Amino acid sequence: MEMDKVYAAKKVEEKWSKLWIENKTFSAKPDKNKKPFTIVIPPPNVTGVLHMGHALNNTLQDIVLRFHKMMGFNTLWVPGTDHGGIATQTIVEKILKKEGKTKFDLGREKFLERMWSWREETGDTILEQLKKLGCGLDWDRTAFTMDEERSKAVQKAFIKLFDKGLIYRGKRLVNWCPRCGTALSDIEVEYEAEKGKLWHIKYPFSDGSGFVLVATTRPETMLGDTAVAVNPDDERYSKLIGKTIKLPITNREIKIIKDFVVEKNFGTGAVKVTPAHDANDDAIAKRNKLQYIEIIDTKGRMINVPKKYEGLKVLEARKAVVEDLEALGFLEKVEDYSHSVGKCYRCMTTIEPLMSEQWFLNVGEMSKKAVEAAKTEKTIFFPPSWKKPYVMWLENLRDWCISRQIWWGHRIPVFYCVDEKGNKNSCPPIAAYKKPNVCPACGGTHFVQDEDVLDTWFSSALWPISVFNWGTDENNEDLKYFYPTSVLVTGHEILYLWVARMVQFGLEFMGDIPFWHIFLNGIVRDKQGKKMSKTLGNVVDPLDIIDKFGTDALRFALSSAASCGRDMQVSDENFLASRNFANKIWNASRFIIMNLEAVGEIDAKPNPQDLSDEWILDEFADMANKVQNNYKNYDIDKSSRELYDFLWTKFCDWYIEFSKIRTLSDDIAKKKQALSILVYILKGTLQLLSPIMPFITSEIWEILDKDSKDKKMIAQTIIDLPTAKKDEQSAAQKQMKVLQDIIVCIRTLRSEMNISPAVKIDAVFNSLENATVEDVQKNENHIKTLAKIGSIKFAKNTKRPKNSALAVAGGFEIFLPLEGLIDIDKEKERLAKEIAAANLEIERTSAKLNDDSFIRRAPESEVEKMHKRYDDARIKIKKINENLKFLK
RNA sequence: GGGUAGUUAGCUCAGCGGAAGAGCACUCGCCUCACACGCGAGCGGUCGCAGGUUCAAAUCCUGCACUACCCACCA
Repeated sequence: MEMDKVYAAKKVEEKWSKLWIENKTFSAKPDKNKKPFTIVIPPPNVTGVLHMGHALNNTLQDIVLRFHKMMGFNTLWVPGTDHGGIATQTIVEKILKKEGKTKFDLGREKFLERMWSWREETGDTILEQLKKLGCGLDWDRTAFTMDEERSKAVQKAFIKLFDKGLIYRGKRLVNWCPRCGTALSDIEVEYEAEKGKLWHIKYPFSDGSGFVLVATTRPETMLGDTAVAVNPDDERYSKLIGKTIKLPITNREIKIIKDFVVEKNFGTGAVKVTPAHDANDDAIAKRNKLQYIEIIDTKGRMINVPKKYEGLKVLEARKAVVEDLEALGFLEKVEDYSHSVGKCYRCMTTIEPLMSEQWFLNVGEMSKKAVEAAKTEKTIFFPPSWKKPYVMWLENLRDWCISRQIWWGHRIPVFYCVDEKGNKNSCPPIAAYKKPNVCPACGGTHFVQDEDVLDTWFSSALWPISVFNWGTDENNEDLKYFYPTSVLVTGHEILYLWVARMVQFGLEFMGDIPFWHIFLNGIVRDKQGKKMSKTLGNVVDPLDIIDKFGTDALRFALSSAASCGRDMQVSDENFLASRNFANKIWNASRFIIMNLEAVGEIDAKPNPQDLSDEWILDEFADMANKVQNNYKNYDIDKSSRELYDFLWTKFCDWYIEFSKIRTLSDDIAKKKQALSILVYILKGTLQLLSPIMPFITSEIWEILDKDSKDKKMIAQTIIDLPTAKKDEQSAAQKQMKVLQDIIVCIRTLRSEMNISPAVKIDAVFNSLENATVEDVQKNENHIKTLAKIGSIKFAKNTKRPKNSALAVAGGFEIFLPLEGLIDIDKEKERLAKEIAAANLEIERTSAKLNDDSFIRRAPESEVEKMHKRYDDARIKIKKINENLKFLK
């Protein structure tokens, strides 16, 4: 088998992503003999395209899934997309705008047709991209929040909640986006710091006895004021409570009232109250039974105000009101003021709080149950630090405004009884799947459906049950087997918007949590640590990265940077390093496979005969242990690093190099013996690595397995590896350390003396500790090969070779006779530096050893270690000094 | 205002009670028969600041500073 010298990612990736789909490698059915491991994908917006956030999130899910598959679980990962409510409708509205049309020009029906055709056109792009990423999704189960099955679930959930009395309709103060023309829930409002002004306005008393000063950031709302509130304990104002004020401009009369939320120290201590357009004032108004005057409509224009302001936009009205107040002498002063302003999370338009008739969901009981599930660790957070804010949010939850005045979404399944002309009768509304035939209240037969659609997050909240067809059959096998799902992998930015609601609905409708674990991944940032955004132009397209570096490189770079729950920065350098790692794996495998072909069949079981064999098997088991535990704890970054370090440093740099003594020898038996271990370690490492880098590992595995009778894709194999922790004190570990120490010391010396690797030099090893001689002598060849030594003479109290360089390592003084090769002065200099370093060590260790309390209170092993360090340094200095004397 | 996380080599980040680590960058030497997407060797850090606990602190505790994110009824 001829392998490319450089790993050709594209070729391999195309082959495997196709194979996994054609062979349905990742499809799953309930199987009572196996434990399920289930993930449902956070459904991306149908019209979306893959960005780095998706790449990270889905890579992590794929890793977790593939790992559990290889641990023997019956794994299922359900794909799907979300219709995306306002976000998607906004995109199509923008397209219409370019054509010079609005949705109203088309009308609801035609507009929805347009929406669906847009969906057909662009939908599922992202799913195709996930295939490219290598995601092991069960494609036959692909769901969409607005397909028939999911829509049934939404209707069913609504009707159940409605019949339970938890859904109600009412006119309340809501967050209104004038651009989107819809109400929003509390969490759909994003607050942004904005530089504004604080206007101080004089509110004169009706009796002409003076005025009270109020401060506001929104002077135009004074047209809707129905009170001025002060703190009950504010002595400045206590006499004024109950007094009447004559509002400037409108001359309407309002009262001064008291309310505890007013802070004495803020502003002037007197607050103008506009109940119909401010959440805070709404609360004050309810407590004090104030009148509501609506002065802003759903388009953000002034209504119910003096003629000259009517129809003005809010900001225009603000300007006009301020000018008039100033002209009338009511404006005391204007200050610059920085405060936060609510914005629509979809279009960033300033939110207008206003009174509106909406549907609300009473979430009191549901959130209590969700809090309980979190507090009792029924669902566990990874990382755990998210639990606290999550619980706090749930505990302070207000009823959820679930109706939206847009067209793209699930229409609210509520029907109103109407007369023949279409006027609503006073009969109670009916929640039903279909238009009712007869009104149970009045026997009427005419109905109209509610015009609104549901918040897109309402259907998202049902996702873990709707993908398993809860909507049509609550008792189906899939739902029973795969629910609760094993883990939800998502970003913390939708913890409240989505995760909390899935938990609430899961508990409500299934009586059980929707997932055991919540694994929250961080945000991918650019090189400067900035969030990636189109406006900043710093977006890195994962598909470009795949093109340039390969999918496995992308996946590895993301997973090694993805410390659980923390944000990460990525740049080309990360991807380059990962691509290089892929190539390293490829070439290590190529070396093994090339040699394998020369020897034919080998033993599948490793049979260690060499110190390096024992050592690498030790290290391998230790690595396998750590990697598997890290996968289980969602510490994907740790698994990545562990694998990288093992494969590159331990396996390639040390073990393969050592193994060449056998693999490159003519002794077939020796070759086979070495190869059996090389193949064993390689295969195990590939298995552990394959969740992260599925393409390259699949390809190499297939080549390694090509003569096997029982051929399987690596993704279908079970990981069954030894997982012993390594013992640093074991003979193999200790001896290996000595060998490495000696080799590195000689290499360093050569490098510093500038001796070309082509020059073989001889060495004399003079033992300082008898114990190690035999072990080292046994591994003489290892030293010779890796340190490029010609011959080694082991001696005791030997005659010092003339003019040799000296290294003290592993219990030896090592003489390298370098007559004519080295600069004596340079060697003297080098030795002087070594002495200086050793002296520092002596200083540090002796300070410890002279410390009485250290000797008395530190554990014996520590004291021993310190003694050893001290002794080693002493010997080193002694030996170097001796050698210095002999250097001419 | 409250909460959470972070502050370690030029950059990105590990380490979280017993001698400061990795990758990238940089310097030097190597096209050594798996790999120049490579090999070998180096340079580089009083681990944000100030206290405390401990024989021992980057690591635990308490303040402080700065950064990021989240939450809040900031008139």
